[in-house]
Amino acid sequence: MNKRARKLPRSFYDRPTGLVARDLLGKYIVYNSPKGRLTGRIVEVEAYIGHDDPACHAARGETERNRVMFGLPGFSYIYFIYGMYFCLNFVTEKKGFGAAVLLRAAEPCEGLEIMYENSPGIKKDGQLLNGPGKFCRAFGLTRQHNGLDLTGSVLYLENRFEKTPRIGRSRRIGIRVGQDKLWRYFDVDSKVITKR
DNA sequence: GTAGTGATTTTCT
DNA sequence: GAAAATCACTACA
Repeated sequence: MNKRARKLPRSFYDRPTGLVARDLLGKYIVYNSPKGRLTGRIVEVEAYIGHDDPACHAARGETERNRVMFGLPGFSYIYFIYGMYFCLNFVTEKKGFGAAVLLRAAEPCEGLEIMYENSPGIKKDGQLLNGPGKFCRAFGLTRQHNGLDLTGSVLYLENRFEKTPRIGRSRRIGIRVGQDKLWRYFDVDSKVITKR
């Protein structure tokens, strides 16, 4: 493992959600799955910010499903969508404030064999993690992984101190409300960004 | 190459 | 009962 790699501390997540989203680009997600170690370089995220954001699950108050978004920052929020897919988020900001960053795409780094095994039909590396639903499928993440502590040893993010990528921003994808916000951030030079 | 639509189930109204 | 932070497949240009 890279000696310079450092796990992101809870203070990283305990900041304004837009800043956290932008800073996540170029960082690495690490998941020590039952089958082996999986890692990917984050290249696309979206911010979902509580009461200001009609597209955010937390906008209409706390419910059973979005409970962890209102908890401490630095936890995982995984929800089930469209009857077949899961999406992974990182909870941000203080306890009581419902906000999170959705992980949309990453470049696969370690554990490629496991990702292919989890993703029937995928043939190219660039197609493994280029979408929130596909990312969770390749990593084998399900509702069981909702509410994990990202400062623990199972699922966490790493800073490998690479050069900050060129960052682009746009409207968010796949939502029907709140489209006026430019809260999607991505690495302009990456080839695995969600298609428009 | 783009556009349209079906799959499938949880969650909230 | 309708909508949902998606994806893959089909049709057509």
